[in-house]
Amino acid sequence: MADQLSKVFTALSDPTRRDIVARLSVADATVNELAEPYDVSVQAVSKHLKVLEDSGLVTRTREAQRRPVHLEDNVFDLMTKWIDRYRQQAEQRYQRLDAVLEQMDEDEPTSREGA
Amino acid sequence: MADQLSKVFTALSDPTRRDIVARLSVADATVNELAEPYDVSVQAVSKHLKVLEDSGLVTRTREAQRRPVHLEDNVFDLMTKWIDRYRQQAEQRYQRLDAVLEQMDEDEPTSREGA
DNA sequence: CAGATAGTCAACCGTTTGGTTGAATAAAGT
DNA sequence: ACTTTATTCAACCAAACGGTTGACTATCTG
Repeated sequence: MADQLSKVFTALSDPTRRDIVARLSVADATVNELAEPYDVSVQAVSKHLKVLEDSGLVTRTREAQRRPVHLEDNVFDLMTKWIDRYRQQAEQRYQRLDAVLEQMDEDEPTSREGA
Repeated sequence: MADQLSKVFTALSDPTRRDIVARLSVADATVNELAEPYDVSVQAVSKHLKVLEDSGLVTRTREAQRRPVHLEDNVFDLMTKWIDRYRQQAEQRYQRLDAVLEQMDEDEPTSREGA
């Protein structure tokens, strides 16, 4: 339903899911391995992984009964592109504003203001 | 309640809020101005802005009856730092894996395998 | 003072979310 | 064949979300 960018941001809005991503950046892992440190059921973690999978952040393959989860680091680009775009735009705006203020100082210094 | 990183990702998980951020990257704006293009009530937009404000992405000042909304571009760093950290870790892992596979090729080329 | 303008607060509502437990499925091991 | 291991599906629940409408507050203007 929602666009991928929304899904990725939603996926990372949960601390448990961010921690899962952090751990997957070190090594692939199974659902049970991932669930172990948390104080929630394996089913809950399975749901978290579904959210991460739907967002494209992780993929799951089959390996006997196990289903190793793998981090797809390329999806990060989607976010950084969006972020950088508007950060740059905002930064440029402030630079222009600074330039305007400097220009005003040069044109009309307070020390020479008529009074 | 939640940490700032969670709040920022939550804030950007909504398309309307992302669009608001995009527009604020061009210029500051009031609540009514921001609400105009959307097909929802001003109150709904006011709520969106509260979410953005709680996340630290925007600030509001007072100017007569108006309450101009301003984008705080520095909060983007929080996200990019998090993202880059795990992206780099993941990339490094794949590079190591590639190195291991190359090494295996050198040590034991398939063409020389005993059969 | 009486509007008009700009914005928030409060109560409500349907849907989504993150969790639970219990049953089902899939593949291995014995 | 039966059991264990790994994982998902289904139904349920309380809390949060995104929206609504109506009332309230604050500021400027006639």
